[in-house]
Amino acid sequence: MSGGGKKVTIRDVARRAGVSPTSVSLVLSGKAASLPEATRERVRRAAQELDYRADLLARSLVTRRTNIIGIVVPDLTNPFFAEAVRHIQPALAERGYDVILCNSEERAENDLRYIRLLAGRSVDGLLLAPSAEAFTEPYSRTLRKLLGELGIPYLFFDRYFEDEPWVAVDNEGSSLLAARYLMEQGHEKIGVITGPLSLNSSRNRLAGVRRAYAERGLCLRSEWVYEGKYDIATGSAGCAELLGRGVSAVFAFSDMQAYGVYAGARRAGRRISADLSVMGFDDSVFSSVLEVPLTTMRQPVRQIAEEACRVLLARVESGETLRPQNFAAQLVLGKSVAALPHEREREKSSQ
Amino acid sequence: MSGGGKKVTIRDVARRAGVSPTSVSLVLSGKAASLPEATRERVRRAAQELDYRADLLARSLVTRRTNIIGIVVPDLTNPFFAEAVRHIQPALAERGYDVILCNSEERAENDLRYIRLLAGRSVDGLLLAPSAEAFTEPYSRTLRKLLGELGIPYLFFDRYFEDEPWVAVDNEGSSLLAARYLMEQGHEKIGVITGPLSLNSSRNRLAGVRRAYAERGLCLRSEWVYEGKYDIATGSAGCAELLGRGVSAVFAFSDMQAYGVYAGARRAGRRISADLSVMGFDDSVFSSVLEVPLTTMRQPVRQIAEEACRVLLARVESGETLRPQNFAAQLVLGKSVAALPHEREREKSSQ
DNA sequence: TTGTACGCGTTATCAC
DNA sequence: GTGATAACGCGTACAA
Repeated sequence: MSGGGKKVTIRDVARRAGVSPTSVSLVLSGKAASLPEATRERVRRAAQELDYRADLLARSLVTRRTNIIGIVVPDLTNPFFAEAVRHIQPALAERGYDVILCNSEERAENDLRYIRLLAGRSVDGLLLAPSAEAFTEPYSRTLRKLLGELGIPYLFFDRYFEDEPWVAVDNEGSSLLAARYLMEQGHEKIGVITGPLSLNSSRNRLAGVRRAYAERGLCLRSEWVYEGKYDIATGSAGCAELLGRGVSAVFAFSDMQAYGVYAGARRAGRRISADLSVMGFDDSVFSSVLEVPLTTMRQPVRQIAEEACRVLLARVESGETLRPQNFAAQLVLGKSVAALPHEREREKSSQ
Repeated sequence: MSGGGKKVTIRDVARRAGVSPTSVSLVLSGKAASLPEATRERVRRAAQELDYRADLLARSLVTRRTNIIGIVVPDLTNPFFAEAVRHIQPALAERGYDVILCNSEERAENDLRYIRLLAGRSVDGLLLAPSAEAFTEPYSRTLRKLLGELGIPYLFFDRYFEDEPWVAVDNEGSSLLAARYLMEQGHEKIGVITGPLSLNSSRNRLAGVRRAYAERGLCLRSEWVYEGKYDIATGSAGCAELLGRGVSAVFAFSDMQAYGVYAGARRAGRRISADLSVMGFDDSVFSSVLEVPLTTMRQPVRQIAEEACRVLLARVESGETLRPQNFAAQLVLGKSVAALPHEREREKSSQ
């Protein structure tokens, strides 16, 4: 009936089935290879009838495994992380793991606090996308020291230290593609709104842009680079700044920032595409509903999420460190990037 | 050093401090009122030096409390829920609770599965926003039966059964305000894109619209009501349908749907505001970056989240059922609602 | 203040 | 080989 019926223990089942608790344990965990089928069946029936469910706490206390993975993300309201968590959670559930989710709100103190807290809960593994702040001193050192001491398998995703295990998109390659595309459309003055440069996701994306410039024998001017924060606000701010520096296109390192660029451009009386081309990064769902759909680099969030789970669980379950696969982002054409006039003419005349 | 140093038990501390494990337990949990300060200090120092941390599993096993709250949301990529979780998590953390988060992906089977799973983990409480499907038979009955049997304190938020404890925005009142506003702008043919009508959030919002009509002696025609799903896709679909029925405005019951309306209107060659007024519900961050900022009803997500935590924890910790406070949404003026011409004239002539 | 039993599965040991 | 018995993990509650 109701009221959380008294818990059924393994001994109740044993009594009912007329065997010892030990046998019940073995049968129910599938390790009773040696027991006669008759016994196993009796145990299973008894367990079924009593609606027995093992107390996970008790089990964990002895096995020292909780089947819980702790996740720390910097900002749940960023669609990229929401989407990532959305894929990670079922991927882990499928393999018998639950998720304790923590949102650091981009504060390194929270990263540390939550990691300690998760460790206190004896999670089996950690999936980390720390705050940008956590990649600066002294947090960075503290974080790595802490992880070393805890002895809990961990994996960074999206944001990472080069020398620690991680899974993320191929940042440099992806932004190289993006920048090349902009240049193919005739843009040679491309403003860049980066994320925090403490993140090598940002640094690597920036490197990709530089490479694209280099390929054409050009150089990215430093006044065309604006360091933002992967959010809408810095997108707007960056846009305002870059517009004054004569860029014909803006490459925002996240779609959130690109949305900010839209707002900033409007405020400045510039039309997206016609007056200012915009490239994003992520392909969040909202990009397609904008009046001028955003041209952006789609991150294969689901693959990244699933790969992260795979790699982390390999470490958790067998201690092996898989070399994670690399993921390329894919160019999604919206209408926010226009070909520059003279480029169109060049194309025409070369036909 | 590194490598997850061997765990320090309460007995280690006791040995070090030269007292009994029991005393250590008492001191560290602050219940050692009677012990001499000297002893307490010794214990604390010993604990500090050994870096003792109680094993939460062992503690939970005996106290039967885990200090974990399970949350089930239907769609993490919906900004409303992402935002809600973002506020809930720290509110609970502040009071010593962690969160296991589950995302049902709008599938009732997952709701049930996750609730069982959370119960298996002996969570102290459940915060539920079930899938729309879960409010239909046979899921609905199963869900309530399950909750009754588990005996775990629970609280519904945003989506709820009238006769169960819940916290949510004042749906009817809020949509009444929204509809009134539209009518004040001269709209008397208002298309409505609802969420699933199995949710009384949707039904109540619809009731609010009907009341607004009634206040003017009018009646909401049934062909102006389109039942959607709180997502972008049904927003577009609903828009397409409603446009053919001569509405001058569309009231979408979520901003996501409103975004879909923007896309649908564009596809149909209608301009937002000029050709079609749009009202949303939620005030998601993206609404302000749209080329035509969305006029929408802002849900006080943070208050709702914090109130939900407060009410649930009251049930968890002292078994009392607080009567939750009511939350009104607030009209946020964008530019997506235009005054109808004849209305403007009326205003002019009445001056 | 402290000894001791307890919570509940699991694992190692031991007898049939 | 088949199954029972006992100890264990670790913090807490209650009696002493």
